[in-house]
Amino acid sequence: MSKPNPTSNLSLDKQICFSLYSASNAMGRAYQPLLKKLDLTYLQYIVMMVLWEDSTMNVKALGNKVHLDSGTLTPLLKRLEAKGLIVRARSKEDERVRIISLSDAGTALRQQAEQVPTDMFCKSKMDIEALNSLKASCDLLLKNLTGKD
Amino acid sequence: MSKPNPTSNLSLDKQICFSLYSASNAMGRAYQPLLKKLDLTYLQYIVMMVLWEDSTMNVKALGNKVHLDSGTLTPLLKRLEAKGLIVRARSKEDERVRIISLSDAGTALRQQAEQVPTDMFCKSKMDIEALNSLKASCDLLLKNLTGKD
DNA sequence: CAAAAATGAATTGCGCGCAATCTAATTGCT
DNA sequence: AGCAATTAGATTGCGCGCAATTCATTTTTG
Repeated sequence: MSKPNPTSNLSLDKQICFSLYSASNAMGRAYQPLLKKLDLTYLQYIVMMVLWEDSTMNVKALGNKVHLDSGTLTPLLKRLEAKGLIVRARSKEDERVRIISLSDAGTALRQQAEQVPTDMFCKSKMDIEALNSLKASCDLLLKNLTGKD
Repeated sequence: MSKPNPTSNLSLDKQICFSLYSASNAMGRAYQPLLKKLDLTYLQYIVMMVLWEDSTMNVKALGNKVHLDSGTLTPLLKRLEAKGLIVRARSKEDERVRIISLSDAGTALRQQAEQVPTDMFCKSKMDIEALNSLKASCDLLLKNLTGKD
């Protein structure tokens, strides 16, 4: 009897969370060759997408959008600034607030990024219905785990 | 016209991958208080689960199971060894191979972990059908992105 | 059988994620 | 006004992930 109890909760391939985790890692790896041309990491690309939608934003608002805090964002934003893609200004009204905005180079980069979602869609080899269903499940899980949307 | 083109591919909330990424991050955060009692990180818990199923395994085989390479696993296994949960031996037949096996403490820890999946299931507030469907989609995506299962 | 190729693991370096702590500025309270 | 509480962001420290490289040990091959 060297086999473990098959009815145990602790079976790796029964773990939804492990599938989620592995898929998320694989997704990040799949993005990398596409983003290499833009010299962006996946998270940097996410942040740039937020700014392409809304070109001026403080760190708090950005953090709410991407579900991350200043511990992650501050160094990342410094790197984006070092690349010349964004500007990190201070608010005049409230000196605590950092106002992040796109530089011209950051705005221009958007064009080069247009193809990335399409390429990733092809890589996934899944149809839109399945992907939308996956997205809805992830959004629900996120909401349930964090208590906010 | 300061609003960006609404039909653009580059809209954050349309990105399936971002939902996956955020859900995976949130999942890791949700595990943490449960795993703190066991003094394990999420990945350490995953590796221990693999070993609870199959108590002796080399690094390569372990890496295939968890979809990670030695760059991630070697330092992690050293930490598990430092905690006294595993033993990192060398194969006699092939001196290159590291044979990872559970220590008594590592084996014993399994009991304390039995409740973790149940607790996470409760935290997810989702029903089993939805979670199984999410898992199936993640497994398919992983397979399609990596070319192996 | 020696040189070359392949293999398993370790190492290096960088960028996250995230908890915890810190600093500085603003707001609330009396 | 003056002090406490709150808030925004920065900092610190640790553990991943992962590409790239290195090292040592087989295995293959000319």
